[in-house]
Amino acid sequence: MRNAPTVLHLDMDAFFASVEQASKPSLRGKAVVVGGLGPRGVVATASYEARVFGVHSAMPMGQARRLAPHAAYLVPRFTLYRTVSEQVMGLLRELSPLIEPLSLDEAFVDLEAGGAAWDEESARRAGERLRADIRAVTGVTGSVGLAASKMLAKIASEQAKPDGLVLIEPGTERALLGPMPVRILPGVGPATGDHLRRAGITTVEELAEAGEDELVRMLGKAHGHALYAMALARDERPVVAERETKSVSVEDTYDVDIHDRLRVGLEVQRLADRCVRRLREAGLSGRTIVLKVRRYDFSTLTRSETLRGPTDDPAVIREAAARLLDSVDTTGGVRLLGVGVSGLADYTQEDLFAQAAGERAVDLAEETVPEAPAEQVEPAERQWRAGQDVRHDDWGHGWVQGSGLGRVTVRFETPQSGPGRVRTFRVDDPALAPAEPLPLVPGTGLAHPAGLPGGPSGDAAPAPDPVAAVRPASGGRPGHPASAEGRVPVEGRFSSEGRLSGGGQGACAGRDVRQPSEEKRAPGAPGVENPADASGEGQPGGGQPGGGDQGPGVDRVSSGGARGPKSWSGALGGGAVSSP
DNA sequence: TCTGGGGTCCTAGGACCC
DNA sequence: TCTGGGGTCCTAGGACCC
Repeated sequence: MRNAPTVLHLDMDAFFASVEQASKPSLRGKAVVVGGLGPRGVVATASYEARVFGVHSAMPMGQARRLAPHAAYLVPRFTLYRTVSEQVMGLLRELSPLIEPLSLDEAFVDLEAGGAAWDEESARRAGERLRADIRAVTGVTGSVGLAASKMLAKIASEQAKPDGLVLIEPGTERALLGPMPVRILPGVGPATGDHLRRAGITTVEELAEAGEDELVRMLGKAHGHALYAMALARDERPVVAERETKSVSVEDTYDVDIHDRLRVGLEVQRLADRCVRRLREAGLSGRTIVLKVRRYDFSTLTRSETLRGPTDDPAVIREAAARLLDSVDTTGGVRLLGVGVSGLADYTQEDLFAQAAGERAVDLAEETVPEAPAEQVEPAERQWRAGQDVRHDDWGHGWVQGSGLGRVTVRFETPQSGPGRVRTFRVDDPALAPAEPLPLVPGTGLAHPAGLPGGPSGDAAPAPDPVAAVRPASGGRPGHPASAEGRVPVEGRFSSEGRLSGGGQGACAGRDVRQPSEEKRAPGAPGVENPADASGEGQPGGGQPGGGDQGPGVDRVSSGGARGPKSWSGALGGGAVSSP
């Protein structure tokens, strides 16, 4: 273990939710929950304001709504999160050539590898500068942990949340770790935590006292040794830049259980095709095909089959998946199906003819495997999903606040505008179209924006409000009383929240999911929508006075044109909408 | 309104081979 | 004609992480 705290761990604060708040001025300082809005959705990320109510990631959406009925519930916009993530990773790469991304919002950096830091002081400087750069470039905040090892750097960043920096001085590790609950150690989850607790071990100190042999006996060889080392604050794992993919898989949870065996078979074929597409995009092929089935009672089983050699042939993978399904009893219904491939090899298809044939097979597949029965396809109005970007011919850029009963409610605002106004339209209003997200910081990209750290909304100076210049549309309500509340500047959005309640224990939320496949679409289930709740109206949504024209360049980026709703349908369980 | 989606690593038993 | 021991591969399941 090195003797300087030059391993850096960056963890973005409530990443998805923070990006949404930066993107939607009316949500700043408010409880925001991002996740699947369908009947089986779960929370991906809750803003710190929402965590106050007990909402945390992985919680079923229904429970979250009960706890925080007035929060804004939004579908994830992975394309936007990926863009912001790439900006952040770019900043890390400026610090050091040796970075290890763990997810969209998290990474390790070896500061010594790039000469960015060599001791405590230089490490702290690098960390603080990084935080400032991230805020300036992306408009959202991240927390930094610095220590002599990965494990400790990660624990430090957890302590630093939100929007902070913690450095663990070499030599102080064991004293620091000792009184902490075992659950802070990576690899100690609910099961291991329970196991240890039943053995009377609740703190890291007690873990160390138990001794290595005892831990190995209790938890098995690998886990026991690893945990003992961590309890002594020993962690020699290097920061590794690239790790190769070991498996590729896709899965869908259905809004309602599937009972029809034929339908189950069709879904498995579709999943196989999707999996092949992902495999090919990654330039891979694989030998082992895995079928995953979660039954009505949540019991989960997998069946796998290993081929003689690696393949990315859709027909082969489909057939294997179908064979595997033959061995599974699905009576009672299935709630989830998945298809995966492991035993991967780099795919080098020398035979172009065969490759072309394979692609035809995929195309064919899409035509052959029918869609779900009509009544289970999402109703037209569900194409408007809470949180998604839209553009109106007269009103400009906005986002869907809710929809239902043939109406869709839109709030017109941009990252640089003040909190915007709300209007309701018919779901089939021709003037309304899906749009691309706008950059959070003007002149996005890696160049530093002209603005100072503090990002988008900057301060309460009247930002240009594209909406204000436009005439009210029929059905809209003109003029809302402006509310000071709506203009919380980006700075301090989180700082007022204080530390994570409860020492970050159960509240150690903030875990973001990784991006699911693009084409995820949970079939079934009629979308129950909150009636387009014009409650937005009651919100402090008042437009900022004045400010007719939009800031230069702000509005351009979306010109790529509207993609069909399907292609950007979100993830995490399809779904209904609600309104903030 | 009770539980997402994409991964990683480990264990354990059986088959098979030497 | 009483059966050891080790290695590797395959399969299934589970814990954990974000």
